Amino acid sequence: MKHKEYNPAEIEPKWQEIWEKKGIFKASDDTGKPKYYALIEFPYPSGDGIHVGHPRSYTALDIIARKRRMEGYNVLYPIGWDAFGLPTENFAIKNKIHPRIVTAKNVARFKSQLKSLGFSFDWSREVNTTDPSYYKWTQWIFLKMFEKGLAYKAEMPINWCTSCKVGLANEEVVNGVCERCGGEVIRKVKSQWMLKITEYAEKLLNDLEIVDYIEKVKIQQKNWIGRSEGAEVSFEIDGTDKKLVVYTTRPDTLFGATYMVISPEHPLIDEMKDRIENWSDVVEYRMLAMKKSDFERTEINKEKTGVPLKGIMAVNPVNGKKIPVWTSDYVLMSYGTGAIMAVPGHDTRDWEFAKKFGLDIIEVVAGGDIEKEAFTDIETGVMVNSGFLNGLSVEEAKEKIIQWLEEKGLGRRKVNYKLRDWVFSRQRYWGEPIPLIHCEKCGWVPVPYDQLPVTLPEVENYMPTDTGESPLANITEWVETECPKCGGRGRRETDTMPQWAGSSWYFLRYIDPHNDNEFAAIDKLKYWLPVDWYNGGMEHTTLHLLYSRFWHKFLYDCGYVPTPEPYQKRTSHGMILGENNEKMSKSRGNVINPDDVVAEFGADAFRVYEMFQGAFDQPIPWSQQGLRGCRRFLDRVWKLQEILVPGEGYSEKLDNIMHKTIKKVSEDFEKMKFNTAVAALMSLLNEFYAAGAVTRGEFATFLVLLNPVAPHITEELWQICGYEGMLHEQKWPAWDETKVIDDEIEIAVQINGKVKDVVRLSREATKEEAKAAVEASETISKLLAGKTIVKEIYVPGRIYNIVVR
RNA sequence: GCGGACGUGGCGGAAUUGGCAGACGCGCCAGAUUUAGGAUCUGGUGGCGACCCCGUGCAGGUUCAAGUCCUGUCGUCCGCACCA
Repeated sequence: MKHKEYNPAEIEPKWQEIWEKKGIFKASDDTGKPKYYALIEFPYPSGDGIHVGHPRSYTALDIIARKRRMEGYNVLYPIGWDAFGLPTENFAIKNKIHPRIVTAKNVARFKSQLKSLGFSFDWSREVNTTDPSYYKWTQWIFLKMFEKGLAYKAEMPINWCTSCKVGLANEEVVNGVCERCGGEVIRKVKSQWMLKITEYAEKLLNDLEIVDYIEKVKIQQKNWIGRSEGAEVSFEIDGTDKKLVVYTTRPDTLFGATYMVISPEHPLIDEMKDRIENWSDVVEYRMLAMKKSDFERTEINKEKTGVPLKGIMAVNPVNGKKIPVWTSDYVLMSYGTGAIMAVPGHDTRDWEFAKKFGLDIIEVVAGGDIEKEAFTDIETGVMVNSGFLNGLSVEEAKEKIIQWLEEKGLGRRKVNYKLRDWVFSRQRYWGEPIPLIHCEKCGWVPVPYDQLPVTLPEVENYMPTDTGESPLANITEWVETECPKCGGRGRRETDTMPQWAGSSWYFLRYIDPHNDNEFAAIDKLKYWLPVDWYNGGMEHTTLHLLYSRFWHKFLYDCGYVPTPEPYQKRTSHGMILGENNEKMSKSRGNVINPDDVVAEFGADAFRVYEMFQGAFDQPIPWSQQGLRGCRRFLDRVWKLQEILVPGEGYSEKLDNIMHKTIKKVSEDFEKMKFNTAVAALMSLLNEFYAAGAVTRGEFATFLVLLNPVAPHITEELWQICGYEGMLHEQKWPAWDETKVIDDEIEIAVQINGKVKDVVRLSREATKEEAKAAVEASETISKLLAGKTIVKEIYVPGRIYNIVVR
């Protein structure tokens, strides 16, 4: 019988249309079924169209989503657009097109590209962060935070990108340059809206215990939050009533503090102006430090610099010793109290500084050689030269000194975090307007909830201003408004929100995307939350994940969402590199366009390829040959029609491998071992051809197993071969554990650990039976001639090893 | 510097609790088919002409048995980076 050729260009659009028409991937809010919420990071619709990296994540969770549906779940697998952001705005400026139009165009392109790949997204729940009906709720959440005191305005030295002319969060500065454009970043003081994420540091850290994130992600979150335990200690400034408070994780070394260092920005410098004898030196140093970019300032291996505050001495509270106070930019104003007690004997940085400037080094923990280097070991050291702490271990000394400090009122136990508050202002046009109005009488007043959203005004020019103000600042008729509280003159905030805002809660909006009265109805949230499985890139594990957890926890505390954590499970995919093993980029000329791949090989081959090529969490280089191989596999699947024979069950010969494959594929999908799952299906296919026939029952199971990876071809074959109903409605196959186990297996026979022969044995063969089988082997008996058997080891089902001398 | 991951054929990569290293795919070789190329099909494919033997970055160790465990060492990648 002659069959039609496999033609993905024909069958793929056909099935995409059928799925869409029937609405089969629409999640219902029918709470009778168990729910499953699968989530991928919604894309930023850039002008370049989708990248081959996008489908890696989307296919993976599409596999999970499709499998779950066949397992009887009500699945939510949504998609949307994280569409605010700089690249669109920059493109708009350059080409004089409104960013809204650019966005719409990019979204349309992305949408058609994603649709061509056959993902089972519920398109009816599509969201777009730039849609006023969406950002109305982004603003609403912001106002709730403002109400609770979590949003505040502060004069902050911020990271200023000299090229984008925009303030950046610490996280957007990579190696001292702008994450987006690579431009130089300097420090600039601006009044900025801040979000108090630090208030949630403890919860964000502790609740990592109750979620199922891959370990790597948890570790990165923990490091970013950076919790440390220690103490705050007050030092008196000699001859004044002023105190200098420091934070230290090593209060045990207090006797070894020989000088103090304060950050150049520390307010004490100005307070002590009259007493500082070398004021001009200090001012000069401070100016120099402020001019430095963060990059220069934090560059490692840099010679330490600093100047003493002459005339200022601090008093060590444990022994009354007077010690000098210096200022140096290795002490950061933004961490702890902006001041440290320097213990050069036991801190590497302090040691370097002391060596350079000839300051005293005292050993207070014995065990190292402080002439050569700081001794920082806290496990083995014993306290010396430390009065009442002498002889204690570091751990004991910490406890004792903290108690002593607290009793004397000189200090207290303190926990600190590296996590900083979130700079939430951007001086840009293409973002959510911050919905606040400044009134001279009333201060900052929120725009009333019933007036949300505060929409972006139409403007002629959305170029950033040279002063660094948002382009919105130039639109007088928009800026000038009434104070909602007193009716007097008010001015709108002209800063907009960062791109992270809209993505901090989008997974909630998917649950109830068309709700005009609330961001999502609580009963729906109760049904769908938490997200069961969230997959995304490692590049978002610190920022986006932390921010969205923070927003979610805030909403939880307010009673608006039912779970303390948004995502139950988080996994990450590896990057897809260019064929030359480098990151894909236009400048490297190694970009693969998914459209070309679909046109030449089909979406199914593309999907199979991306799942098969390597381990899901590892980076993989692109390989056109590998892709060709996956297409060949599908061609061979297609041609199975030619050897299809009647029989609803499995043939005796293949029964065992059928059950094995069902088990392997089912389990591998869950573990995201897609490459070995596909390999198992390829092996099964080879078995079909080796057998020369495949029964209808075997083929049906094969198609179901392959369906989540290659949905179009399998659905088409299901139809062509006249199976009942549609493939996606079928049940996920079950395997029979007793049939997975082989009754008779091959056991390797080793001599001194080296395989010499193989014998066929029952899985449960006794040692005697095994021995008999082994002795029957000619190869073995030949090799054993003249040797003395020392020992024989038999592990049923595994190995038979003969040790000889 | 700190934290994490990794190192296996010509290539991408497989290998439950330590138990036949190299599944699956690519590439390559031979054959079939074809006017030819491509495509397809069949067989082969870690090294060595063959046996022996040697083989999971390198050097040791534990074990009847090590890619897997332990010690040391080299290299690559990722994250953080003066956080007191």
